[in-house]
Amino acid sequence: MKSEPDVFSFDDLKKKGTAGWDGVRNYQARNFMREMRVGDKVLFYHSNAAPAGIAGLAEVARTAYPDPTADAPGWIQVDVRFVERLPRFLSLDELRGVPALAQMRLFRQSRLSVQPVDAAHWKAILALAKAKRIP
DNA sequence: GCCAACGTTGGC
DNA sequence: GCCAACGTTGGC
Repeated sequence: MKSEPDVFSFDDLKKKGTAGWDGVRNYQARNFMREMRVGDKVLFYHSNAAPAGIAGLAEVARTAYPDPTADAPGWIQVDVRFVERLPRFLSLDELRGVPALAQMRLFRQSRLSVQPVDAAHWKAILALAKAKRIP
């Protein structure tokens, strides 16, 4: 799930504990949120940031319910709970260079703010976060 | 701040 | 249903 850190950062989620993921106004992203279940793990991605990348882990705390910030019905949000910071920040630039992640939606649908992560990609990302960056 | 990519809107 | 215009997103 992507958020602009200037608006709502991973640190903000850490402070708040749990937050409503409001403001999604894209049908595809909305449909993915609808499928989320409590306990589903989430990669918290900082978009429109320098650098952009994955900051940490969160999880779904509440399934889809109406987004009160929407001016039309039909838009929904889920609640997301802080889980943990990754051992290190994974920049988009670094992610791009990992062959195991080449097929990630993130690169092909760069504007989609909520997207599923394949189990294999998930594993590779967590392993990467624990590993030292290869210079 | 710029610009490319892409989603949405609206005229036909 | 097509497509041009337009608005937004997101990387840099």
